[in-house]
Parts: sequence; C-alpha cells; structure tokens
Amino acid sequence: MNRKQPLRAVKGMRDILPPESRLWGRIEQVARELFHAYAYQEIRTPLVEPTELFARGVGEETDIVTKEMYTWEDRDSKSLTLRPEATASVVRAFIEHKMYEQPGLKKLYYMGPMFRRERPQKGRYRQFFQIGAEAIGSDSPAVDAELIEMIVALLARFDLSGFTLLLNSVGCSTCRPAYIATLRDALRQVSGLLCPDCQRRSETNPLRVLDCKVPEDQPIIDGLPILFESLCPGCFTHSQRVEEYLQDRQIAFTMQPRLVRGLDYYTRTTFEIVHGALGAQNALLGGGRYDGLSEALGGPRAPGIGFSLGEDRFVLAVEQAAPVETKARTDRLLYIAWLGESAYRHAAELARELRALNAAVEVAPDAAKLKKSLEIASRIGAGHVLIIGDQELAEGKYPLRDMSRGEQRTVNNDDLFREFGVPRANE
RNA sequence: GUGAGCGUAGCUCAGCUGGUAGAGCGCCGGACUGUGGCUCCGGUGGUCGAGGGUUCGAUCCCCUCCGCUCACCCCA
Repeated sequence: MNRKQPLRAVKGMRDILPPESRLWGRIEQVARELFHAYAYQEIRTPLVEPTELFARGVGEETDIVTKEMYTWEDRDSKSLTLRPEATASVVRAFIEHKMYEQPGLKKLYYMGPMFRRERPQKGRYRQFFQIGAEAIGSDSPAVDAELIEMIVALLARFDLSGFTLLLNSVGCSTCRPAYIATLRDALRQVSGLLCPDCQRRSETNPLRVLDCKVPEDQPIIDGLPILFESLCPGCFTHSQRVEEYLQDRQIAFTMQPRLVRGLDYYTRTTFEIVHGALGAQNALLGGGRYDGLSEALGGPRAPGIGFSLGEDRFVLAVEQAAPVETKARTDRLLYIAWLGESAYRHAAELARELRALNAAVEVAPDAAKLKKSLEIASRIGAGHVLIIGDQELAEGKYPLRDMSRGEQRTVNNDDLFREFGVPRANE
C-alpha cells in the first residue's frame, strides 16, 4: 500500500527504445558520412549557453526567446539557458575560436538534443533532436545551392519521397524594414476584415499574417504586398542565382513568397522542407542564410547559411515509408548455451576470445534447460547457437545450430574464430 | 498559454439503463531428462489514473487533480 509511484520521464521528453533506436543510429551514421562527403566537420557545443546568446542571436521578440526557453539563474547569478537551437552556438564558437582567421569556408555539422518548453504534440517534443550543418564565411549563392543539394541527397539516402522544398528570400537589413513598414500600412486598411488572430498579428508580427491558414483570409492576404517583390537589387540577384543553381542540379522547389521563419537572424535565402504524414507539425527541416548573425554576436562580418533537420520528425517520415522491423535484426549474434558450471567457465572464456575478434556474442546468464536457452536465443534474434555441455568440453567440439535453418553441425574453436571474427572498421 | 479526446492485466482493447471485471496477445509451466519457432493442455495475471461527492451499492453519474494524445499557437 505504501508503494511510491514510479518516476516518469518529464513531459515532452522521452526514451528512444530498441528497436527504434537502431533507426536513429542509422540516420546519424548516414548523415555523418554524407556530411564528410561534402567536406563538413563535426562540432560539439555545450547544451547550456548564456541566455544572452539566444536573446541576441535568435531574437528578443521571437516566440522561442519570449516563452519557450528553459532558463534559470546559476549560483553565481548568471542567466543560463538550455539551447533551443544550435546555429547561435555554432556561430558563437566560430567567433570565440577565431575561425574567421582560417582561410576559406568553415563547414561544420552537429547533432544532438535541443530544448523548447512548448505543449507537446505529434512530432513536437520539449527535448527534440536536430541534425544540422552550417557553412560560414561566404555569401555566394553557390553555397546555398550546395547545401540544399546535400539535404536532398540526405533524404534520397532514405528513399524519402512525398516532400516539398519551399524556397523564399526574406531580404536583408536594407530591404526588409522598408517592406515591413509598407506591409503594416497595408494591413491597417484591411485589418477589420481579418480573423482575430491576424488582427493581433498585424501589430505584433505582421509577417505572420502572410502565413495565416484561415480560408476566409486568403483573398485579402493575396492582395497584400509581397516581400519578394520589394527585394533590393543585391538580394534579388542572389535569389535568382540560387534558383538557377538549383535548376542546374535538377532539384525541384516551390517559390513560397509567404514562407516566414521564426528566427530573426535569417536574411536572403530561407527554405523549408515539409512532408505529409507528420501531422500538423509538417516541417521536416528548415534553414536559411544569416549574413548578419556573426556581427550581432560581436564577431566580424561572416555571412553564413545552415539548416536543421528535426530528427524526431525524420524518424516518423522514414518509418512511415518503411516500417521498422519489430523483430530485432541481430542475425550475426552468436548465442552460447551452456549446461553446468564448468561449461559456463569455458563459455565465458570462448566468448571473451570471440568478442576480441569483434564477434557479437551473448552468453546465457543463468543456468537453464537447453530448451529454454534456445527459446531465448530465438527470441533475441540470434543467428546461431553454440551448445556447450560436459561432452563438448571433453572433446573440444560443439554443436553449432543455425537458427533460421534449424540445422546443426559440429565445430571447433578455430572454426568459430574464422566464421564469427569480424574485420574491424578502420577509421 | 488555450481547446478537445482518452486513462480498465506487461501490450491492444471489451465491459449493457450503476450490482466490486473479461478477451486476444504476452509471460510461467507441461506434453518433449541436451534442441527454439508450430500445435495442444494447464497456470500467472488488475489499488478499473488519484482523491472526494451522490447512492444501499460506482469501472460506469458529478467535482477536483494528475497523466497521455491530438489540435490551436509556433516550429525542427
């Protein structure tokens, strides 16, 4: 009666269990390989940063900063924050370690957990995982195109289809403020006709109105001025080049002049890939250029572009395309069943030697009837079972059972070392 | 932060207009002394999310709280 209630994971944070964790590992491995192919290198930054980094980087007025961050005062009364995204951290590290002194483009990738205190729902968690890359040190549209090419290649490696690449330009510090003023004026003319949310947004965040999904508002929104048409010559040319380079690469995209992103640091190119089957949170990844971010963080001018993929959502999309096998796929696993204490000693020694050769081996932990051991071996997906009893100890030969064929043959130590030893990956 | 739906066995779920609970799967054992999957037989299984109220009596009705899910918002 006095049992304490078991502790649970905190809301919006979850355990990734096998066999699903296998898919996560595979995704991360494939992403690493691909990033290396594009000459990106890994960067690992702290999960905790000074709160000011995000206030200055992401934007004081953004939803992320105003209501979604896990922020607390440390014992020395410094304000710290669990990172809600990683671009600001990467650029901070870029400045802190003076990477701008190195020649050429700095290409960095990262993967890991981010934290935002939102109400959880499908594809949205308070601790979620992002895989992303940043190319810092060039404002060439070639970098934009190559980054998007890499992203498309990543999706292709998982045979993912049914996604749409949305592209836009949000201008720069010269053309955007002028546009927002124009937009606000235009909204004042029509604000009475819009939905309540949009009436509020008209003042707080006019760009958001363009993203409204209420059907009745669409005709009115269609009549509003478009940022894309107010771009300054530099931004316009940049956008044209990116489009051309994407066409060269046969990458399909949809210009979405209303595409709005929630982080203030974006300039010029912004993009997003949406996927059906993700529920309401359909953004699989998003990114864009941030030519002024380094300066905003106290660094030199260092234009950059990056993207971030929602790994939780990517898993949803991949699983939908090809459901994870529920049976653990561990065909290469060798299970050693033993009968009696001296057989156990021998099994443990044999397992140690095989594992030294990189073989995957499991030794029955408890004394069990052979029938039971085979049952367990079968359930955990072992490809073979080695049986060791007194007889085998004396002869130095053991029955090796192929679990999928149900056939048995007799082997000795050398046979085992030869068949189950695995050459080590050398990297 | 707002709204809606849902909390019954390890899992997926049934449970009639209120009479203190069932199935399938799983798990354990046996048929088969050292040979898994299939089959058959037997067994184990529950503070009905928590607390309070109404009632002779609550898994069922009412209230509060907690949790989960989906959506709004926003985003990955």
